Amino acid sequence: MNKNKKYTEQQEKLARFAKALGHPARIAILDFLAKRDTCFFGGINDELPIAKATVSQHLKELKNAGLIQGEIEGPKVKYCINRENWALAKRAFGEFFCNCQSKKGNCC
Amino acid sequence: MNKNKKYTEQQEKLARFAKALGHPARIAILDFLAKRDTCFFGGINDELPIAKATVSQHLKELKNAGLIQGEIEGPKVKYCINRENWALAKRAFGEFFCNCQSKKGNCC
DNA sequence: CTAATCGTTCGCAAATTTACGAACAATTTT
DNA sequence: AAAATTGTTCGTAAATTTGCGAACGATTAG
Repeated sequence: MNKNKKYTEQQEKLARFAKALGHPARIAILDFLAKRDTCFFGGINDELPIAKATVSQHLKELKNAGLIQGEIEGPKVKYCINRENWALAKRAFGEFFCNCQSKKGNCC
Repeated sequence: MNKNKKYTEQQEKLARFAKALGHPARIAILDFLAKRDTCFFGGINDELPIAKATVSQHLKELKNAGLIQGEIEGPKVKYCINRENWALAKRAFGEFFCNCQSKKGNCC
């Protein structure tokens, strides 16, 4: 093994975002939330073919990744996209995909 | 449970790409390959803090996701970005992140 | 106060992921 | 032909992920 090499912070960060996006249920949640300003848990749950306990777990992961945030409102919980981190993720993926060069120049 | 809802093909596709990007070693491999036209296994292995068996596994996953391709050349194996699928992934992420709307309009 | 609603957490099972060294096949060098 | 190089595959262990139902706490409705 080599192995004083390490991953960069940027690589770790992008991988964390990507991992959070690496399940169709979480993509579906984000697709859904991205189309509106907010949504209660129930509304999200109704969109998914999985048990509410599992939906709750996926929401927790998205929250840990910083891509969404939740707020208690009466007996319900209101979720929304975290637009600041959304922008960070968008930028990180954008830069990643634009680093691809070839003999003929940049792919972008 | 609901649950005649299903994930769309687009959601499944994006999740597959994201999952492939969901590990810093694979990001590092792609970062590295994206900067050159091709690279042998050994060159990639030298960049990573993990055993060659593990590097080989990560390369296999990236190949399965369609993001890279390998070609045997003498006793060595030459890897490169699969630029066609790279462009597809780039587009899929771009569209995903641009679907985010708010009261103030599109985030993009 | 009691019952119903809402969503999280717990506990568990099954599947997948990550990692490694050893063994291996294929090629090249000596 | 024998030895060295290259990278994959095998077998295994540990950790993580995904999924569910049941139980739970918090709030609201009756």
